Amino acid sequence: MFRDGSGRTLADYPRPSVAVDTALLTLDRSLGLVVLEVRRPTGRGWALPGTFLHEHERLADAVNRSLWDKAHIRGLRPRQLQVFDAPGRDDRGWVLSVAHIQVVHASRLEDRFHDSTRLVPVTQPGRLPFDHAEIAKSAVHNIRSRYSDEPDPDHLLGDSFTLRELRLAHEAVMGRELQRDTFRRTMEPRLVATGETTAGGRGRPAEVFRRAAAES
Amino acid sequence: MFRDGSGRTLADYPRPSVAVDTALLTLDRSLGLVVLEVRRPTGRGWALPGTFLHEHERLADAVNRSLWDKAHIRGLRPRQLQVFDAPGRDDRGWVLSVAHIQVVHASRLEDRFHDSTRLVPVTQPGRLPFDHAEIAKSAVHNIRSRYSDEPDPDHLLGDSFTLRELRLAHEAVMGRELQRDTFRRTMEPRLVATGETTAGGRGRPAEVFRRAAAES
DNA sequence: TGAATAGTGTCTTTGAGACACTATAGG
DNA sequence: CCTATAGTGTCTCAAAGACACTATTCA
Repeated sequence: MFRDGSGRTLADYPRPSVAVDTALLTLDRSLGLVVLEVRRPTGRGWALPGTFLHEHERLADAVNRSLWDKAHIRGLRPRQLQVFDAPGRDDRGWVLSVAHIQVVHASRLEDRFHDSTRLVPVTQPGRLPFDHAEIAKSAVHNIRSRYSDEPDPDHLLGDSFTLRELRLAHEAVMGRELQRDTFRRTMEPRLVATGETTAGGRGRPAEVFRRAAAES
Repeated sequence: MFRDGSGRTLADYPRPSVAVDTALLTLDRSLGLVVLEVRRPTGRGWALPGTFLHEHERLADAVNRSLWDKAHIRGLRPRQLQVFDAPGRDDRGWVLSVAHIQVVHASRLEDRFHDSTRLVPVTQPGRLPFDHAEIAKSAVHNIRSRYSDEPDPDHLLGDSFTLRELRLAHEAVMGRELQRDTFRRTMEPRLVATGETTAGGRGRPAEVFRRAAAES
């Protein structure tokens, strides 16, 4: 057993429980930017999906495990937001929570889980336990910051899309309308034209673009 | 004892040790932007100051405790950077580390600790154990981001200062020269003039400013 | 007076915002 | 033709960068 400078082993120190909680964001066609909530296992109401960290498990793996268990979504790459450590934040004991954000395409949410999950517009937050309201707020800030830099860093759209689709996605993320012409001039240099155009819609067909390789 | 949804108590789950590690940055008159390193208690070499979280202790309090123990600095407000959770990152066992940044005025570093501490320019990083090199790099990115927004959010300077002093601080933080005139025009609206001027130096006396109340 | 530093005028460039125009489709 | 959407020209405005000028002090 390895020892620290004081000569005691790590086992001599009390250790906190560590949880992960995740704000999973997606774009709903009608609701706009939404956050996934799941039924709380104990008691009533809804909460962000979370779980306790298992032994030697990585935080990202714990997030993936909780999202798989509670909404059957997998293969994600959550990003850390911050650690919540307020004493008394969890009445079950000494629990730290590492908040995460994960953004997914709406198609990855399976319909058959709609009894135990729901999507709530970020503009109308409900009442959430623990620090979950703060986590959701932080996640919204985070995704807005990311989308002000790049066209579609979190793949809210498919592989190809028109500038109209991209702009509508940005408007949903940002929560406000964006100017059509300025948006195009900002984004077009960061996209790759496919040479294809849309057909069948109203009005002039639109060019179809892909994400630049750097964004992939 | 409270129980979770599975009916087991929290005590049934293994828990990780949680450490805090801190990149303490300051401005050295001759070295520029520097990070504080401390002698490692076990073995040789240097590391960022850190400690294990005590029972029911807040992360910020653990940071303050480690900085008081190792460099006799206190009363600080560290900010979280990120959690490091790679398996095997610490050969003493299952240890998560919550990295922090803290920026202080150089005058708060006590000279009598210079045997067990040293200040290393961020431009010439040494070899650091664990994830400490990454923490230091993240801290530099963090302070640069903060100082691109505001005059002196971390109080690297005293209560009052000239625009020259402020610019030299920014140049040290940013690691590059800044334009004198553009810098003034950017910063002056965010400062409060005291009406005083410097005396005794070479050249025309400079106006003395204070931080705006919002920054305080 | 000359060197050194403080502070400002102003020209250029750049990018966002705003408006209006042209282009191309369906009905 | 009309309507709807795509794409572009161009004017304005604000801010940063760059250069040069004036202002005030000490030696």
